[in-house]
Amino acid sequence: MSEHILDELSWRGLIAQSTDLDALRRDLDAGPLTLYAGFDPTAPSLHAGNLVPLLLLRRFQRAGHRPIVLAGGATGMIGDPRDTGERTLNTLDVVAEWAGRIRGQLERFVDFDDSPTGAIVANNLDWTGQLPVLEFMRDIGKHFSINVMLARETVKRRLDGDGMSYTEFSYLLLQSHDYLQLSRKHDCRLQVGGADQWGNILGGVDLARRVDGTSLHALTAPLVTDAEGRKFGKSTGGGNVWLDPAMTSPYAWFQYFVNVGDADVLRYLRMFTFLSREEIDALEQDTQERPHLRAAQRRLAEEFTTLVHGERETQQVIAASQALFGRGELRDLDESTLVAAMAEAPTGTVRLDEAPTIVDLLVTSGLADSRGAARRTVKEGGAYVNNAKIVDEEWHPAPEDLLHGTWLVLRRGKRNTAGVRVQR
RNA sequence: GGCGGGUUGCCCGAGCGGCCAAUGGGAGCGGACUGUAAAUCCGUCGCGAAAGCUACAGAGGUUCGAAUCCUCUACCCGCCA
Repeated sequence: MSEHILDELSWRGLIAQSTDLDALRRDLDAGPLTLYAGFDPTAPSLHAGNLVPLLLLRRFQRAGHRPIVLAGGATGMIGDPRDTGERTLNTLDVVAEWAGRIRGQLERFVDFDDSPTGAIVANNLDWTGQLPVLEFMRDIGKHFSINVMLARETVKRRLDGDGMSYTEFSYLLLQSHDYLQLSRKHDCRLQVGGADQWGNILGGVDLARRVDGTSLHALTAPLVTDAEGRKFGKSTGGGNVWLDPAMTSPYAWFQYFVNVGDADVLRYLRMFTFLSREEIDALEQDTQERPHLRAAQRRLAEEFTTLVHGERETQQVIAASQALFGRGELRDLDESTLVAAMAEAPTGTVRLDEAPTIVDLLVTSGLADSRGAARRTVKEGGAYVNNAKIVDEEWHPAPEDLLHGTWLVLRRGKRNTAGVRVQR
């Protein structure tokens, strides 16, 4: 008998808040339990942070339960209130488009089959889109106390700040309604999510108890932050790390996780991988005894990239990373490895007869935002071509600088690399 | 509907009609140190080689000259009805 799912979630640090855990354990032991997590289309792609609840679904499915992945086609049109202020409403077309993309991403993380644990995909627009407003207000709204809603942390903060529209204020009702619907349609008995969803989930628990007299469970995972308190998956430039390879390349994704700090890496391994306790303990020891090897970071990046982008892509990214960070003699790389590496990193194309300078190269490769920034980089001593530092702004490549007659490997600073294809 | 307040660079936030491309902080970026880590220190941070150009919600106006004054528009906030 393997470890109980709840015990596993516990040592992985994935339980922040929950309703009665003993009752949940009993229900889980009684047979396949149906659970869900919702994902609102607030962007064209899921980001790294979304993977916490998504992987929770996957863990439960592996433990013999049935996950429902919910795309928030309806809730995404309203917007969950956040502390920073009122959201701008997206058009129906945009929300629908994003919901479709996100749904496609969601489907990759759970298994579909005819068994009792086969996953279900749902979209809350299906039961909310045509819902008559009067019916909604009478049947659902009546069960919500404004007093309680006003006491919620997010609402309080918003009222102290820029205020909040009725639209966002009513978000809680929609999500609560979702849980009620799923409990009716699919006998869904557990909703999981990030800790910030606790209030929304409880709303559904309360609603179902009042309306149907059913007892539902709620379970949240901690909001993942790094040792500095920054939100997980927010990185360089403040932007998100996205699942969509067109928005965050697999190479960039891999690099992001290779660069995780020691203080965070073990926690991430527990939360984001399916490695066993023993494997993680061994990596912990490595980190303590041989921190410079960064074994835990490498493993995290490898596992996580495989999970999201697949085995094949991951091998290519690893090869590229080794080639580009090797600091070795790039001329020794065989052409196919080099070309593969270049394909993973940002690239640009120039013509040799136009005598592009180092400044031109930095800009066309995308390593610098402007010529001014590129010149600054050279001045600051952060520009490299084929791992050799370039200090002259007027430097331009000679035919013998081209690797395999075609390529230049550019680097800005220690870890930003790009390739330039040179046409002669 | 009435009255009042607000809208500044990635974010927060200062800004006297000329000395404002715009104080300060954060983020970011480069360097040193290291381990493609953290912390720390140093530098940098609209575009342009430069002349100069584009910028302070949008559109007009006053002025030799406006982010700073006036008018209108949009959006946000507060109080009153």
